[in-house]
Amino acid sequence: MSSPESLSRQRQARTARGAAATLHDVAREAGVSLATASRVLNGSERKVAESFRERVEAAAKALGYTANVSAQATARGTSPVIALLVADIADPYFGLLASGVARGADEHGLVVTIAITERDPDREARIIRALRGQRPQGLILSASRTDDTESDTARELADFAALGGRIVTFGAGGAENTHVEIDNRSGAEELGRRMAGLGYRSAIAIGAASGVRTSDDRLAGFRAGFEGGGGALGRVLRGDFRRESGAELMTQALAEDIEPGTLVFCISDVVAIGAMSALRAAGREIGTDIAVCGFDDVPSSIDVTPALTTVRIPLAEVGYQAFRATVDADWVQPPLPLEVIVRASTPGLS
Amino acid sequence: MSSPESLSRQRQARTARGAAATLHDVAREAGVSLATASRVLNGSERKVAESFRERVEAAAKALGYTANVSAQATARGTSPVIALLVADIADPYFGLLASGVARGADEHGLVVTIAITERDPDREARIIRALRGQRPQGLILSASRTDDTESDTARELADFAALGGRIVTFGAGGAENTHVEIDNRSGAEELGRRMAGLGYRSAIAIGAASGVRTSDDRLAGFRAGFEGGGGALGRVLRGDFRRESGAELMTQALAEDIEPGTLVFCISDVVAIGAMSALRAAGREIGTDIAVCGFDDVPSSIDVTPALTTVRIPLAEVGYQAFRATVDADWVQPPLPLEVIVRASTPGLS
DNA sequence: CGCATTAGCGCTACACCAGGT
DNA sequence: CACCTGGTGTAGCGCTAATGC
Repeated sequence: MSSPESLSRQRQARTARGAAATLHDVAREAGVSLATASRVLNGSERKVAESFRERVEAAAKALGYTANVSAQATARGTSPVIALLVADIADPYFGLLASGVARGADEHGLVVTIAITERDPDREARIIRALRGQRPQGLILSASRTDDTESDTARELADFAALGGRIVTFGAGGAENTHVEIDNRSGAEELGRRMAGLGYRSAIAIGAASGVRTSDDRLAGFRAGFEGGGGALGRVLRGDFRRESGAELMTQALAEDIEPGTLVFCISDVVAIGAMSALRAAGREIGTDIAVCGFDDVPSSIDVTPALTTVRIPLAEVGYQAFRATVDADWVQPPLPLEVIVRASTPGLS
Repeated sequence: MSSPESLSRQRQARTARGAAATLHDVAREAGVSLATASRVLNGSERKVAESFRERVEAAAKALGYTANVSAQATARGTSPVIALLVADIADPYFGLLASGVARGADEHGLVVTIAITERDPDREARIIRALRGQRPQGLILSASRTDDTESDTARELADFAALGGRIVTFGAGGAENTHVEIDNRSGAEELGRRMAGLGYRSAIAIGAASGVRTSDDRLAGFRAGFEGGGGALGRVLRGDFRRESGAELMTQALAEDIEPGTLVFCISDVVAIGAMSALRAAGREIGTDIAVCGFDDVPSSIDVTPALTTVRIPLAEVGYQAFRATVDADWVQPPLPLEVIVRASTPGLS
């Protein structure tokens, strides 16, 4: 149809590069119009006669046609991506969450793009801004969030929301955001209660910086439960959510001497595992001497020795629900029950 | 400027939805042409007078403009995404790898989209096909690969490559693919040698299905090193790369009785950790009774008790290099040394 | 009714041109 | 008058969806 010299330079370049068949090519090959080809391959409602449909499908197969998602996105004004922002994808907490998100996305034929904040607020704000360029249908944000509404992140989120994208966060629900509620506070409270019930009377805690929502909730919950049960929560050490933080803070606490029979509550399993390594290094026996408990129930909590007492969060399910929340306007959160799991790291005081 | 009725219906819809400012808006606001605005905000080589540049930047900021990536991608004919295909993002091996990829992508201003194969070959092929639609600059493939060149996956990869995208795999280098070489074979050989040097004379192995490249290499390397050092590798049990596989196979092996002093080589730490849990459940003592070693040096290998002897792979660096390979045509692989790390799970036979 | 025609989507990159050497 | 430099105009990119026939 089109003479060679009518090919634009741009198209020639692309052709040289590898020649993805375009819808145009398919339509020509099938001898139908662009619109018809579009309708049978990507389009929807309107029906096309069987004979045409077959011809188009055959042509598409013959040419190895795959629709260009970017072009569809510009034409449709909406792109089939959902963005996931996590602090650290190598952390099992986020890995599990991400797997749930990915499963949901796959079911809906959406693509998930992932970005890492490395727990740096500036980076976080910058990334959200960059992500805006993709015009994703939704943004799932599971980095370290504080209640601060004056942060750069909060501003970027507002801009993002103004653009029409849905934002899903965990716990902290801002004005524009849907949020998936993980009942950290109650879970921790139940854990505290159970630990008190096991006979522990004295505890210290290893948390993240004050103002970090998840940490604050867990700490407050634990305190309420543990003290309600007759225990006393002493020092609260503050670091972050990394294993090293747990190890360092524990070492530090150990330097000031900790009595046998003390319970160490860590805001996450990863932190608890770090603390355990410090205890081991210091020659203390975990369990009988110093008890440790964590939060999340990441897979390795069952593989450390002694196995770690913790609160199970159905992380993959949480991720899946977060995904649902981004695509479904009338999504309502199903119950996401947390469950205290007592293991050998808190054998109890008899 | 433009009268209301000149707005297309499509644009009206978008506007109602949330009105992302377009380049057009910015240009009008700044009183410059579209081309000039494009050059200062996203464009390239050609320079723009300072006064114009300032006006455009001010307008962009005032309107909260962010370039529409999809539109840029269609216009440029190339999209700034690299796709990462892993078996299971919740597995620490892939998590670490992904973090390296993400770091590289971030440095280059690229987006990484992630997809999960769940170790299902059909899924894998389907996903690669879907990913094609995004026209990513590169595809990093770290799912379970066999040497099979007749698989659906191989066919999809060929189609993908024909389109001009770079493909990076690990270990198995196909015709079209760049690959990042992880010297599993040598690493395992060295491990085998060291274990023999520790006095072990009898070992069993827990691997994945025959034909899975990574597993085969590690198994063969270990056999060579261990037998070369005077040991004898007995049964080789076959499952997959999951923790449960290690646990099941170990339980199975235990049922047939295993002598004290036997070494269990597992193709990955995750599998080894599964095996350890089975050993513990069976009341066997790990280390002094039955020794265990793994491969990868995932973070938890240091947190299990006894700590796991393994071969360290610089996983994040491997991911980073894989990224480099996708974007840089003359990338050459730097050395990625593996290192045997002997820990308490193989105390040695005296 | 069932197809073809075509005007966009937001952006880039070419072609072109005004004014100063 | 060639030749810069630094603007503007506009034809695409591949696709969708409203309208025409």
